[in-house]
Amino acid sequence: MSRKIFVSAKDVADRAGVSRSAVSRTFTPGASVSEETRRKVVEAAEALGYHVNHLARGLMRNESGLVCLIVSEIDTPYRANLIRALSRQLQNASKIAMLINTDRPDKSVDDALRLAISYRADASIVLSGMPDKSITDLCVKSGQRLVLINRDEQREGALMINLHDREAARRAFIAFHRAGCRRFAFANSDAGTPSLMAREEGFCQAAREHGIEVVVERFGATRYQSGVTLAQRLLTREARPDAIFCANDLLACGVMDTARHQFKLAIPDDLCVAGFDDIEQASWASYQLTTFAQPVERIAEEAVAWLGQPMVSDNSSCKLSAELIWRGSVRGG
Amino acid sequence: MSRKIFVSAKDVADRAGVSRSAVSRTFTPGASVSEETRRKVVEAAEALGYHVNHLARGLMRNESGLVCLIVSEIDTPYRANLIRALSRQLQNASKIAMLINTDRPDKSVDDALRLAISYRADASIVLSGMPDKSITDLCVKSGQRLVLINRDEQREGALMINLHDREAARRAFIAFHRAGCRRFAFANSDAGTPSLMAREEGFCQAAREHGIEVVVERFGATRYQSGVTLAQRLLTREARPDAIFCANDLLACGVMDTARHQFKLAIPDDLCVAGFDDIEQASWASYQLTTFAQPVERIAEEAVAWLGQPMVSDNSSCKLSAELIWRGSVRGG
DNA sequence: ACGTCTGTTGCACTCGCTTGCATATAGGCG
DNA sequence: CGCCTATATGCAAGCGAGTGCAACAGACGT
Repeated sequence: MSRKIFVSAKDVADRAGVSRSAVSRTFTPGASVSEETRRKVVEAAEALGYHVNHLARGLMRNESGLVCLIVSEIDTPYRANLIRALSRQLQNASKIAMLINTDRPDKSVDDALRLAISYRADASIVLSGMPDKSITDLCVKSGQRLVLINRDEQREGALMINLHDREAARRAFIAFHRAGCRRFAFANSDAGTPSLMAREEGFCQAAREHGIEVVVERFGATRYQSGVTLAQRLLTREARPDAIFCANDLLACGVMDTARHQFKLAIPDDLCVAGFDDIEQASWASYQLTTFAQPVERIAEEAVAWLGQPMVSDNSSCKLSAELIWRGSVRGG
Repeated sequence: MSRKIFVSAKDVADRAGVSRSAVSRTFTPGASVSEETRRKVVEAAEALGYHVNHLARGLMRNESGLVCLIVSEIDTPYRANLIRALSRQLQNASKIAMLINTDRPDKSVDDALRLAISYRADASIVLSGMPDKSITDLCVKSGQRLVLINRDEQREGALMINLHDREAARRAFIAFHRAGCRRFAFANSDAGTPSLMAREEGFCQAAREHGIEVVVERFGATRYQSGVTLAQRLLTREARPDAIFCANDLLACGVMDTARHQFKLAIPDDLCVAGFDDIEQASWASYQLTTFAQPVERIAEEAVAWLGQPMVSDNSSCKLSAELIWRGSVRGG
């Protein structure tokens, strides 16, 4: 335990020949300080390398400036993207992101929220998993804001941000149908996340309305490797699908690579593929994946804007649309 | 500003019928509390939903438990990976990661470190950019630990973690040479980061020792799109290279896609490509990229371990090797 | 019974900062 | 010149926790 020696407001006050309050006021926007005093304080602060202690300030103001990002699989393109957008926008709102990794099952989302409470975070943004009701209630009761992204369960006092997954999936079906596809498949992970299930249901529903049955396969996490397995299962079927809608782009990449390299299929001639998220790789020349873009910046914007608004007791919700990005993995367009 | 109502140690003390100190001691490992008192306190805390206020604790102990991660381009696979590893290992050491995004040039690394000081972060880990000496000195003087990853400039009291970039690049050359390549190129970004330059120099140096000159092209950021441009420049040269070593995998992906789709070259038959980082995409079937793996977990491990050790005044350094991962983008192997 | 030692407990001070309140100073006006 | 108002400043009381110190209780040895 090294002894940290930070310079405090008292040190600055002594050097500037003013009271501690004057220093405090100098660094509090809107407080009443004369130009002369402010100058002296700033000068002394500069010389001493003084920085307001946000811990102490947070203690007094009951507002830490910390916002908790609760997320697993940070290294996944879509997640990383969202984290970047959120951290940037939070910084613009002079808040700062605390990152809590919930990859390990024992470090659950509940623990993460407990930690958020311990640090008196102004808000928590949940990108992965679903916390227990008892703990979210405690958060809200403590006055902490709660944002759930693509989580879909109701929570008192929280903001839920969701996409029109069903509608997007419906549009995907129509695109495939127009492209002349006949045998449809949906490649999903077995995670059972609400948004993933909504995409599946929307796709199947739309097909059913056209009197068409969809082959659904579910396996593993929403990652490339699962896409490989899913493709192997789907493409060895007797009636080989000629259209696969994947629950997300990572799966789609795995499906495409497997279709091409293992099954020697041409895309989009032998097989049409579409995905969801519009991760960077979707635009790479090897994939040219038709997909639905998550409005990452909009999501972050909505979340941060809501944090700035006064608290309301009932739960708010925000539904955004995913834009269809046409690329070469589906015929026509 | 909503009124937050957190339950404090006083509330717990009242309910448990003990003094506030007793509550404090119950949650301080190693403090002297009787079994009976502890039981009463824990019970009351549970009932009230009490959580120690880490802000206040940090204020007293002068140790916030916060570690600042300073990084730009979080959405890049290698960075995202490193952040995941770091945040996980920090959590294991019961520290918590504050994420500071330095994408915007006006929010520079210096500002980020200032913020770290304000929050009395126990340490800062710099993954991007290079802070000014005056500010790192202030950090160290304040007792804050400083870790620089792949940054290569000396800073008093900081830990520098670097890779044997030169040696890796040398091995890349040898691999190409053994594969029978004749015309060598190096595709770099124009960022001029020390580690990128070290790779370039190592590669060129090794070639020179074999009496071979390397064509070096530098452009843009270390991203896919730059790889596309670099490939276009390199592959339209009169003496078209038959081996390209890319400063990182993202560039390599761009180079490979462009070589294949735009120039109709077969890899590795017409062109050998190697990269650096071993991002997930490198193992995808479309790329099968031979590359050097950054020991991400090791880096995180070293950083976190160093934070646990007592402070020493001079700067420590840690050099790790990047393992060569053989895949299909280079002949032989 | 007395002294001593060990283990618990509470008081009160401290960390660095914000802020309500009282006071001091300057400026404007009749 | 006196009065009122507006702005500036300092004092001191917190915010929620950790911890040295002294008081105290109980166990033990002689």
